[in-house]
Amino acid sequence: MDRTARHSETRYGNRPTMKDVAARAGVGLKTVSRVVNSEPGVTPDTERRVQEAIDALGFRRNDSARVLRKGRTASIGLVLEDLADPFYGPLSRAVEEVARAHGALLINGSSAEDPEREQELVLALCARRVDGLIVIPAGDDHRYLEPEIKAGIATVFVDRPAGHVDVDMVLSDSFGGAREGVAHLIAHGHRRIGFIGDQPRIHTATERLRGYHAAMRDAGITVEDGWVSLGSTEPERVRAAAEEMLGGPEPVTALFAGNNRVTVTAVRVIAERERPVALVGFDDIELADLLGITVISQDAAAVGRTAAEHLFRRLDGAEHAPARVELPTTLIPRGSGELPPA
Amino acid sequence: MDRTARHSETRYGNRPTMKDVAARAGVGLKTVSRVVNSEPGVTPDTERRVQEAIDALGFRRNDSARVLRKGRTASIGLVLEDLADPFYGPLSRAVEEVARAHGALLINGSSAEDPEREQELVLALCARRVDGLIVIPAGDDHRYLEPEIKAGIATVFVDRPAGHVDVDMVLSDSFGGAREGVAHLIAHGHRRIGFIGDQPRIHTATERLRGYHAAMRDAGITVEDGWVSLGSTEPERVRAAAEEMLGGPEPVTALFAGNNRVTVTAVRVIAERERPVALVGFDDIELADLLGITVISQDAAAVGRTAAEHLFRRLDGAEHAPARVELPTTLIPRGSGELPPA
DNA sequence: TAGGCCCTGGACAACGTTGTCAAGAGGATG
DNA sequence: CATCCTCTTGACAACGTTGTCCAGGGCCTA
Repeated sequence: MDRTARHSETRYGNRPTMKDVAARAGVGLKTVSRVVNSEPGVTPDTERRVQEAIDALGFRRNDSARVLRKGRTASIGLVLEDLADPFYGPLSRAVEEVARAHGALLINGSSAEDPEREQELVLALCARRVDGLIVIPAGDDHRYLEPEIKAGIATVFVDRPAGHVDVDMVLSDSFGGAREGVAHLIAHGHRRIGFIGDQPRIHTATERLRGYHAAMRDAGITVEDGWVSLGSTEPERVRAAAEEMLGGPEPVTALFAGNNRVTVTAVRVIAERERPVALVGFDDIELADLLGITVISQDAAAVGRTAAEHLFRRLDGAEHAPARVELPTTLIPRGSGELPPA
Repeated sequence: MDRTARHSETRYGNRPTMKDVAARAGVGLKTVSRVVNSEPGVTPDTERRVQEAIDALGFRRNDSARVLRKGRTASIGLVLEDLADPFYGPLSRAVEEVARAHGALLINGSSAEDPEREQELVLALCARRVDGLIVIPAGDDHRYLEPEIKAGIATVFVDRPAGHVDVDMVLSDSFGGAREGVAHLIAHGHRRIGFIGDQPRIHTATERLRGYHAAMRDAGITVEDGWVSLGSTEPERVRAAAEEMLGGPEPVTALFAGNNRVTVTAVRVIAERERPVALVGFDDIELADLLGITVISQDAAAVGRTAAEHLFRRLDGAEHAPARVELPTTLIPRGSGELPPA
């Protein structure tokens, strides 16, 4: 490296530092720091001189150095499954809004439902020393977080519970929501009801399935083989599952879709059929009102906001035992769930 | 502060450092650094001892310190309008994916279409010394970025051009797309066509309006007062605008919607009407296929990917003059745009 | 066996900021 | 006029890491 250029103000890629500003303003380093941080104890005249130097040089405080010194980064990490999913967009935005209110920035990462990638992301965020972490887990074992939590990184799990660590959680009532949705179909006369959900590895998927079974049991209905399908939410698989349930000599007369992506595909399959098929989906979808799709709605923004507020309460010093919050869901009848059996 | 506890390994909130690891492993500080960074020149035996100490202490490298020393943060910033908007989710995800491939994390922030907030966010990201910046601008004057760009923060503007600074840009062909969409309606017999768009302050809004005017002019149609409405995309305003155009003695027979949110509201308004109204919307929407909505589609993921790739090419040292890329749009006919005039 | 080389490992400074502390100026008070 | 106090200012260390440079030991060669 060219050592003679070390402190040059003009070298490309070498930003001016407080030292440069101090030299130019003819004051001490600490005085510049005081001006930059609006600390008291600086004469208006000195402040003006420093400010002029700052503007002239285009100085911008280096937060990396600040973070190193202060220990807090004023940033939080959010690890979710897929930022492109319409459920996570609003959630993420809600988290960001709360963070902003607390003067923090948000670093996002998508795990793509891959436990390894989740861990990789989370640890990268910890290495950055984010102040807090909101995680929508892909994996089911989070012991790797123990040293981080012990070291003081506040953590909140969202949408799905954490595995083998004791942390705050904010969940939706998947069980209750699914149970209500299936009971709704039963109340409209259905007895042969199919359930198409996400991979059984995912907590919400099994909770919703549990809700389905509970509603069927409540109504004294025996669930037949072939009425339940868990697996990826790829359109092809969902389509195959739906078509199988709707075909054959004794087809189901209604479908319960385990999440927004399943619902979308189910709507497409049903649209192609002549015989009407009732449908209730978990998660609301844009334009579902126009298509008359009955859904169990969960408020993604509320989930995100709640989680972020918990997180910042922790960061502000709350010390109570880890809490588990469960947010309610709402049934929104729009027609597809009120169709009688064909 | 309790100075005696300064270097304790167990103090809450005080993470072990390389120094602690070195002490425990009985090696020098730099040796730990070498192991952590997989640098050569460490005997397998020494490496094992260090690794054990790392695991035992739960050590995690402090990237803040690393960044300070190395000068690169391995993170990029993305400032967009609203993460909850279905157009920006996929865009953001695409950016993230490219960043990941380059080993960088993504910090995003929503400007909420507020120029001041945009600037605040951008400067906060610069203070963090992100390596690069992708901005979907809300404002139209970006001279505040000059010192940052001169200091070497690579910057790419997306979706809308930058004001008064010379940087890379990745845009969609708003003008051409709108022109094509309106021409499509004209080709299906419409002459009285309404345009409902976003605030004229926003570049894409005026470009699309320009496309509308061009198509009308090409067809020799004089645009009447009251056929054009620019303003916020709030449902109430859009609804009022649409109802006004569709009411009265000489209503329009077709609508062109300037973006996804306008389209959604327009679909709702039209659904309430008896007389069919043709519609073409800018931006694709989930389930638009089922509703038969004809759209001008732009590939949000491609926009994000292209921008991020440009950015990293810059970071890898590309020095050519700032480029302006314009991505094409696609007309997807689905029914609503092919309705004849009522 | 001396001389040279390579390999491993460690001491030290530096990155840019902030907290601590002390010095000096200037005014008020006895 | 001496003393004390307040207010402004700056020198210095520290945050945890990495780059530079040097030392010491082992090995090879002449």
